[in-house]
Amino acid sequence: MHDLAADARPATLHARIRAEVEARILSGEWRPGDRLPTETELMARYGCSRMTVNKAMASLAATGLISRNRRAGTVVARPRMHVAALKIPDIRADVEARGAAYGYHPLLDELRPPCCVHLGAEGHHLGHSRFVRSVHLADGSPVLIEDRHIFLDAVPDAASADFRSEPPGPWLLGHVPWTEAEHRIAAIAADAVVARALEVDFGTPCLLVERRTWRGEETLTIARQVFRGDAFDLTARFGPTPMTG
Amino acid sequence: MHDLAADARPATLHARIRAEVEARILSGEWRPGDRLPTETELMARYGCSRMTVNKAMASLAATGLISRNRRAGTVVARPRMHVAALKIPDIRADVEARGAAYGYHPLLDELRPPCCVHLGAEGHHLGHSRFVRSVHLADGSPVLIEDRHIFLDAVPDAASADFRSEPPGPWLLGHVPWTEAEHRIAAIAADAVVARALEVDFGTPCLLVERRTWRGEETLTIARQVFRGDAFDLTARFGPTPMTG
DNA sequence: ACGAAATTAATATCTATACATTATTGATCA
DNA sequence: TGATCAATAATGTATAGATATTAATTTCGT
Repeated sequence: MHDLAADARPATLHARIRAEVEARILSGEWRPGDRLPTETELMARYGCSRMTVNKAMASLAATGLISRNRRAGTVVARPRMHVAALKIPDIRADVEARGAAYGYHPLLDELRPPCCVHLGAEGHHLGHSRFVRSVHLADGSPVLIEDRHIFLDAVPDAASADFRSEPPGPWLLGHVPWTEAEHRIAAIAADAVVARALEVDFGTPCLLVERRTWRGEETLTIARQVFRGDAFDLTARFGPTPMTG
Repeated sequence: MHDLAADARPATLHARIRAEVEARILSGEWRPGDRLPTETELMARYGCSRMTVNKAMASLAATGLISRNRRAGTVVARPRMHVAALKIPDIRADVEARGAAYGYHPLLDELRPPCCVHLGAEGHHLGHSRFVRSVHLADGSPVLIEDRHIFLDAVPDAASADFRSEPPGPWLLGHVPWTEAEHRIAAIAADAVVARALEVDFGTPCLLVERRTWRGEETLTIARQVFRGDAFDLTARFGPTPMTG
């Protein structure tokens, strides 16, 4: 349940190197921006040729987990929405791209004891969390209400982060590498709470996005976002992995 | 506008090999299932070492475009929802996963002359298309109405495909490799047409998914799908590219 | 002190070769 | 015929170099 790299350790050397480096990054031991050992160092550490190390590192770079530069060395990449697969989360950029002024207004910010978070039909038992409810505005009018749980076991830094002016979403993206995300997207009718927060009529179609993000086995965050149906739509664009080589 | 590989040909040899092989696959010259030249052949053709060829091919395999097997050789992969990035399209599997009986019922199937297809706010000028309107059912009740255009310049085989029992979506996925897709997702209120087709009240929240798929510069297909909001939601799950090595 | 030039440290690519692994093909034998 | 076993052809991994490219650092000349 908790084994980090116990998924049958890779048989080949370059795969092992890649897995071990990856594990250190995902465990948080090596954090975004940190410098990684050079190929020469790794070559000595593993007692192999540089090409083998290079293959491992190149493949990590191809997935976007690390960023490599000649002479400057290799650093842990700051997570860039994983190969830009899904464009959903950056509300601010989206609002501003339409020429509107972006606004963010936190409504609630509290620590919550371990409890059962409800997501869709299921209940999930998770640890202590910081809970932030906020509205995001375009030109002063609300377009999104967001309930976010950040689990402090997985993201201890979140306890001291300041979410009064920066929303938790971007903060997380900039600080925490993640490995998996799941989105549930649905059309719902605005209930009383949503209607009031988004200033729409009761029953208005809204877009619900529930997003859950993991790093390995650990749940990092769960967000429940309700968008004004008339004001917003999501676009996701994707293609094959870039493969910078 | 139509240049296939004119996007500044890659400087390095393995990147060039990769790009050229990729171009032949995407152009349709090498089709899913076709056998590719062996590493030895490519090595001779490009006058380079096998390792260089191997790097190019391994990277194509990592993105899922080709499939490689020892002794058996390398073949063009049949498109598998590109590294399983997005799980949206397979309605049938989704319906059946809930234990419901899946049903498909085409309403309209016609050839359309080049015209202006409206997608979102924009109009797109595209060539001859086959247009199929259909409803998809779960246990006999409609959950999705789909309008699909397939552009025959890009997918000539679609002219003769039989969509009376198989929906165009799965057919396309199984036959045509694609490189890019864009989804627009929105919450809308059911209009008269949708309300009647989906057997819901006028104004009921529905999920709209507009999907456009490309191969290189060419648009392959545009689909407009409206889901019953109460019956369906979409889930998209993704993580880093598998990287089989 | 400052800017230009040389050095150097890192990754990037490429070669030639060796051996490992695996699935197909073909040969052998009951 | 049919099962088994050996040969073979393809990819997969790894090595030890060589050279190229890039950018940070240091040195040097004014």
